[in-house]
Amino acid sequence: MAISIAIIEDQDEIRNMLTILLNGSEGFSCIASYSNAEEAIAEIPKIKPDVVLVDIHLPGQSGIACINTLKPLCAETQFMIRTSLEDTDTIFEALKAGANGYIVKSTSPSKLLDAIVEVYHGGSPMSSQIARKVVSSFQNNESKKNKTEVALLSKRENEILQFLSKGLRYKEIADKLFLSTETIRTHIRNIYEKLQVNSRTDALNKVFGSKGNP
Amino acid sequence: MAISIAIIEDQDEIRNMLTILLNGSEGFSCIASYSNAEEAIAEIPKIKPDVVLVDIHLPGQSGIACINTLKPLCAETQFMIRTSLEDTDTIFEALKAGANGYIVKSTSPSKLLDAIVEVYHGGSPMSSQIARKVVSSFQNNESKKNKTEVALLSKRENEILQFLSKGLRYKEIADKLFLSTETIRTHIRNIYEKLQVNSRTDALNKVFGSKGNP
DNA sequence: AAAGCAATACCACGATAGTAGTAATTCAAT
DNA sequence: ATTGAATTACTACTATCGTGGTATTGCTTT
Repeated sequence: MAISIAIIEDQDEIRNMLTILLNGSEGFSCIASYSNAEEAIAEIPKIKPDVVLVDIHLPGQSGIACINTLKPLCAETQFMIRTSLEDTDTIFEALKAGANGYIVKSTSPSKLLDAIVEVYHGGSPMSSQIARKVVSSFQNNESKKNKTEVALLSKRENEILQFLSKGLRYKEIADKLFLSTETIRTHIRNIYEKLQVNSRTDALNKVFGSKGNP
Repeated sequence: MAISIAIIEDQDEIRNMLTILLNGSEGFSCIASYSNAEEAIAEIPKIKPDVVLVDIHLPGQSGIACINTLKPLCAETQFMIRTSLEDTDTIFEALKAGANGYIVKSTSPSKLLDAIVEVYHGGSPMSSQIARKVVSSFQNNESKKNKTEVALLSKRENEILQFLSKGLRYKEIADKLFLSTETIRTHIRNIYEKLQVNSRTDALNKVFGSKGNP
């Protein structure tokens, strides 16, 4: 089966060129094309193409906003951003919004087809520069276990902090660790003192980054 | 200035080959090589090479553990994993640990040099398959604002939830919103009911993902 | 017009959490 | 050998939270 593709692109010429390219290539089938995000949002959830090529700059709603809306509606569909230059921040935003990969517009037709196959098969084609941005962002999230703070705490204290983060009550923590509730109290008092806070939520926000507020 | 490189690789032959390749190529300089992680951990922080090539499978400590220790000590240094096959999970772990890119061992010398230049210049060379894993993981972190749950809550309730996540007391929230503490109480009771929880921490863990526990 | 929800507000009770002071034991470091 | 931190544990008091019941107002939706 050919890979079914939809195009969102405001410039008529380019849209037509892409359509012709795709339909003229074996294994590819362009099943729809739209000149704006609104139209695409209305139609794409019904036809669920395998891959959608999205121009990042669209007249009304941007390509990013468009993906943001569409991706939750068609989880199976792969969205590939088309961008003019290597605008890392914009591409990064698009990936956050749910895009699965991107290509620069100047990419040769054969490489474009390659990239479509790649996203279709579960890859995320991107330059190593963008990759670095993504990796860094994700490394930050992983290691936001504020090492300075955590280092202050003893083994036991860290252990208890873990349970605190799960929302357990003192009694429950005590039972898990076969300790007296009063001991847990003492540990938590010490934890709070070391972290310079005075509530569970403050402690968690201090050690693991804030949740709701970046 | 040539890019200074250190190698961590347990097989003598390969280590020597790499050293020769690097020193024989213009713009590259292999300034150190180690056959195990422990030795590398002791020395690399002192010499701070531009790039370190790390074999993922090492006799004692693994390459991943090694990067985990070293990366915080030399933030400027770029770590590049060398792996035999496209073992996505392992590579993924390595990236979490702080690696900046990877290459498969079968890569041709010229491409290896290219990749080194790429990491050195702030890229993260990786296949599109790995890129996808990284992107997905990071998309999860971004959108873990459990939309199903949040949608249940009214505007006011979400607002209050934000303050809850900051660790404010009922009284403090009330003051911020110019409402009675009792009103906050009521809202929070409703929030808890909608989320099917019965404590602040549980509510936060439900809506924003759990922090300390993946 | 009635039903329903969102938003506001109060009272009262019991549970949980946070604060303060104190102390014994153990283990590591000086 | 002594100091110091970690771990354990207790008592007592206060503050904050969680829960239940109830009520008014205003806006939608039927």
